[in-house]
Amino acid sequence: MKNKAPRKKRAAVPAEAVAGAEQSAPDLGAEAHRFSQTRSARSAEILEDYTELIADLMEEHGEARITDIARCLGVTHPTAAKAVARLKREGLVTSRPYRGVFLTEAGAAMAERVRVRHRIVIEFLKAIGVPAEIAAVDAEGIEHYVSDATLAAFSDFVRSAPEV
Amino acid sequence: MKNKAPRKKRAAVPAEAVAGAEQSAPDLGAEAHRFSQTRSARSAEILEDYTELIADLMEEHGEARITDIARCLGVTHPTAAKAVARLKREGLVTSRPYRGVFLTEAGAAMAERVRVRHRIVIEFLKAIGVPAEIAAVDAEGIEHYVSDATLAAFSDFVRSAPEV
DNA sequence: ACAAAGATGTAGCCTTGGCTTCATTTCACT
DNA sequence: AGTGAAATGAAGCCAAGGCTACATCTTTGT
Ligand SMILES: [Mn+2]
Ligand SMILES: [Mn+2]
Ligand SMILES: [Mn+2]
Ligand SMILES: [Mn+2]
Repeated sequence: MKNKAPRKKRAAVPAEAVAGAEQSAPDLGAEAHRFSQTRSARSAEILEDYTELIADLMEEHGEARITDIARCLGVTHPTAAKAVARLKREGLVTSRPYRGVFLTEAGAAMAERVRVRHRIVIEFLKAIGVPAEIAAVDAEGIEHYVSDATLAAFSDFVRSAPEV
Repeated sequence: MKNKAPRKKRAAVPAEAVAGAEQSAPDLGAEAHRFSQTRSARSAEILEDYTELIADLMEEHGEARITDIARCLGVTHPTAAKAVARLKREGLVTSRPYRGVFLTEAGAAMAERVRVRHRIVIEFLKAIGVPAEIAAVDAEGIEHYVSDATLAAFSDFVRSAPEV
């Protein structure tokens, strides 16, 4: 006796229902497309946090050291070092052995974009009544998943509702 | 000639400045704590999406098949199968070879929480003026990073601002 | 009944992001 | 100038989440 469970007809989800199937291309369905977008945002998340943090450290202390980066992020130094190696490979930072980490133009540009986003998200959360400490935590995650349209909506809201 | 770069004093970031250092415990600084929280949210992200999707498929078609899950998420079936194995390990679903996937009580509970959050985030984004399709994409990522406090703020906002 | 097609499983590869442990380099201070 | 502590690097482990390729089971239809 094995596998006696009743089995409905196959193709419970007709391919066409889920696949937008409008034209050519790999054409994932709308559903799948949504998740794909989120996945790619997720893979950029760490790069964004690092560039932002490096910019902050440079501004505050004139340099960004692996140890400081690691401490700020709450990870061990080898983890930070490995991430920096990836940033380097992707052309976002430069570094030489035993010296600090420096943003390239591309890295600085990313940092600036991320900082703006971060600020807007935090201000927005506070504006709708989220306590500052909680807003700080939530913004750290949310910031990587807001599209330009959503960011604009956030920013408009903050401007139009100065006080509560 | 090597490593001639000027080097500032060490301890650019005095440990106390970054470590909350109020009491005992591993006591990461506030900064580090923020990122830790986000990291743990990130690791739950996939579990949440799977349980939610499984619940949706069961509701719509009476069953959740690996293939359908994979297609909806836009991943290959081995990827979905591996994720289901993890869900199983974590006690969120059950499954038998060549049969579908079923939520356990814990899984169903998670799915329900996630669905509520998803709905609120989407309604909220639309309420502040984000176009529906964009809101759908952004919500897919944001939903995993909203605390209860933020969710409450979102929900309050939607209730108090029915039309625009 | 059976064969083709579709669904599922299995194995194995890659990258990322964590970690520990140990070696090496630099720096600050005596 | 010398030395000990701190910072950095390097090696290697693990889990997660992607993938491809191939094997096996189930269903559907003839
Ligand atoms: Mn962040
Ligand atoms: Mn940030
Ligand atoms: Mn999601
Ligand atoms: Mn969702």
